[in-house]
Amino acid sequence: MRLSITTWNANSVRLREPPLRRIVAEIDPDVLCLQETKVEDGKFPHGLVTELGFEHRFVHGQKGYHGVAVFSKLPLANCRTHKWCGIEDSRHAVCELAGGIELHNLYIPAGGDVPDPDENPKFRHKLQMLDELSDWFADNRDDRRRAVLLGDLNIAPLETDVWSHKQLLSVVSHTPVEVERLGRLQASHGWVDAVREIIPPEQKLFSWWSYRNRDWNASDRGRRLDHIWLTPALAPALRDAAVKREARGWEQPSDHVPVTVELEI
DNA sequence: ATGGTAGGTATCCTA
Repeated sequence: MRLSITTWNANSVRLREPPLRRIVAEIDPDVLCLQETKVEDGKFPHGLVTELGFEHRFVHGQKGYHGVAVFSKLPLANCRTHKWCGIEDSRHAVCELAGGIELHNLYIPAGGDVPDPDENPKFRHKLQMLDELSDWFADNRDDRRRAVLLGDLNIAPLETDVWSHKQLLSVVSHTPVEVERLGRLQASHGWVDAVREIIPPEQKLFSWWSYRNRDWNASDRGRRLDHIWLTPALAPALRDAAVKREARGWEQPSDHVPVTVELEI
């Protein structure tokens, strides 16, 4: 069977009814994972999500900041959260999909402005969460595990994942120390970068454009911060991947656009 | 070198 999974940093789910409707109309994913829902669970817009055709869901939010959610047309099992760095942030939801596929929906800290863990606690937190995730996946490595790791990882690892490699080398999201730490996380379970399996690494590819740029499309100062990874046991199921660039120009846009993979399971 | 915009919460923090 065919299974499509989309990840999208919504930047406030309560303000994104128009783009959510368009994601369903134009992408129609079986599973839709959100980050930065920015709403506590008691105020989550469940009515809209039901109307959009997602009967099954798991939300893990908090007031004002962060928040992750999984919507699905297929049953979800064993949904749970993970706490990292000793902080009660809503940054990680885990669910099991049809056929025992494990889905990790992640929102890694942006990391503030100063790329120095000694000076900047937000950057320290970002690196620490990546390290703790790496240790967890290394300690629990299982070559039979069929899993998806996706979300806003807030790091653009490749030179072609940013509009200017040189100009972003000391900008948080593309510094060598973060790229190295993300590489460690990727190696911790042999994660395959599904999107770059389909779209060649030589090609520039972005999933985020700042709100601060006057004309996001013309200046095109983007970064690829949103990722979908597969374990080696699941990677052979990959059939397609796409980044919905035009969604950045829709009505009431998030600063991130949806990223989708198609699997044959 | 700087500031630009958006969102949430409550007058400033985060991205």
